[in-house]
Amino acid sequence: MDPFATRLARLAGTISDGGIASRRLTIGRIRHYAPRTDIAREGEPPRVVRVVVSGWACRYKLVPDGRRQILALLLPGDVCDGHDGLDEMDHTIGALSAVVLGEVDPAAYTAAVWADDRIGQTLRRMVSIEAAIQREWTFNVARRDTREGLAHLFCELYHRLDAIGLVDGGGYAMPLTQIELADALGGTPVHVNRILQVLRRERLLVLTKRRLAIPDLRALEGVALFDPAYLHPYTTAATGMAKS
Amino acid sequence: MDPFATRLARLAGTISDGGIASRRLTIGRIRHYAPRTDIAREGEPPRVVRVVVSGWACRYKLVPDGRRQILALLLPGDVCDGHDGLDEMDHTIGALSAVVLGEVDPAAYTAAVWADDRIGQTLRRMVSIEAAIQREWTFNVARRDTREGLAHLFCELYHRLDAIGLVDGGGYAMPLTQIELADALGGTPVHVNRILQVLRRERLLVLTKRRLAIPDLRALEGVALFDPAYLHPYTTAATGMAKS
DNA sequence: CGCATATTTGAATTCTTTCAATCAACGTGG
DNA sequence: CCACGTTGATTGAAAGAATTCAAATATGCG
Repeated sequence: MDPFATRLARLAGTISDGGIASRRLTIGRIRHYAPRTDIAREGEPPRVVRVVVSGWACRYKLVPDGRRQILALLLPGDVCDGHDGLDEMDHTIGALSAVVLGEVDPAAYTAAVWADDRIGQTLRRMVSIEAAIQREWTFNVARRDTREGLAHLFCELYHRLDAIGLVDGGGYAMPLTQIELADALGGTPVHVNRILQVLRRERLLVLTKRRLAIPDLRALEGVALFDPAYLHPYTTAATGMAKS
Repeated sequence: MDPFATRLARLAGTISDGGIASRRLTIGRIRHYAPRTDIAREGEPPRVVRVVVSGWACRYKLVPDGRRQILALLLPGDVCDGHDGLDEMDHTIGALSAVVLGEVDPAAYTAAVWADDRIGQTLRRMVSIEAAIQREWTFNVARRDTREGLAHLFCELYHRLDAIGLVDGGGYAMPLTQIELADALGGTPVHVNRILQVLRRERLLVLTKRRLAIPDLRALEGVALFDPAYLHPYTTAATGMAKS
């Protein structure tokens, strides 16, 4: 089962049977994107509902003078866009790694929501969780310094990836460059580099070759002021399956 | 008609007849809150759907050491919470000014969504717009300096308030203190104070006695790098009525 | 009038950025 | 297989932006 269906099913609380999702909300066309390419651009009308099947994507905004901010990371199972009736994209969606996307036909999407309210309910919950994450990011860039912010980002990723089975051995594949980390944290690559060294020296993380290991998650959560409550349903519905 | 119904009706595109909203989605109990009091706290389960009838509220987060960040401003017509199936609040909702809230019974809410899909559609759009605003805030605190950020905040408020008829004479009532502005921008009151003086010296705004006047909106939008696209439906559906 | 809250100012400190340059890793073509 | 070009990581030093702390002024409300 694809990650989107998995997440849907888990959020809906029907983990056992393979889920309502796979029966009623099927992914149509599959698309592949190369790293660092745009998937959908600011200003375009959203045409289809897209979900991440594999790889990492992001939402970002750019201003003419070059400043860029990554607003959200889209991991396998996340919904990229659509289903909201807005006229045009207010941000760009880009691939960070090689990305595989599934496209859901809007009509099928709407039909599924109407056919079974659990789907609608679950999608609504998914949107709410993304909103909660967005709020936490706002807090992260606004009120945490770079050390706390980096720590927080890595903790969030740990939990989100754990929920979809992408954590192993206390670590995970982390494809972001330091430039992209800076873009996500609202800082500069140089400073991110320095703070990363601090975190390494403190033995709070081991980051090599696009893989991040967290020796002591509780400790890292401590410096990050991390409270997983804001992505609760994301995580809790998955406990008990996370290590499967 | 109350602001919530007005916004619903406008977003739904049924401005003329008073709207689908007032018929099917009626506000039940009305509640009043004093300035600087909490309306709902982080950790509580959301019980009812609340909409702002008058006054300004906000979403905020607080960490133990005292750092606080205002994540969103809730103006008349905005939905505070609920309708998302999440187990507990991940942030606190507080009144900034004296606030009047309308409570919609969750059952009535759900019933209304099912009775007329235009309502569901419109509420979904409302949620999407709030998400877009949240993303813009993330960008605002991350990539704009305090001068640009303040300018951007005031431009956003101008457009949002204009859409609900709360702008007059090129300005609006702006109840936030400099402390609260700092809390919203991710800065400090001292710095906000100094930058406010810069903006005044540049004649970009006149701020006295909780009222903000913007002599030249285009100029302010220029320094803010403000592009109203991100709250489009919020605004566009209202053009033609804004000055009524 | 007087307390409580909000605004304003100055000066020192701290955190980040900027600019420049070096080093390392990786993939390609010769 | 190695030179070379590109991208990402790392380092140093100086400049800049924002914060902190403290104190003085206003302002508003009872």
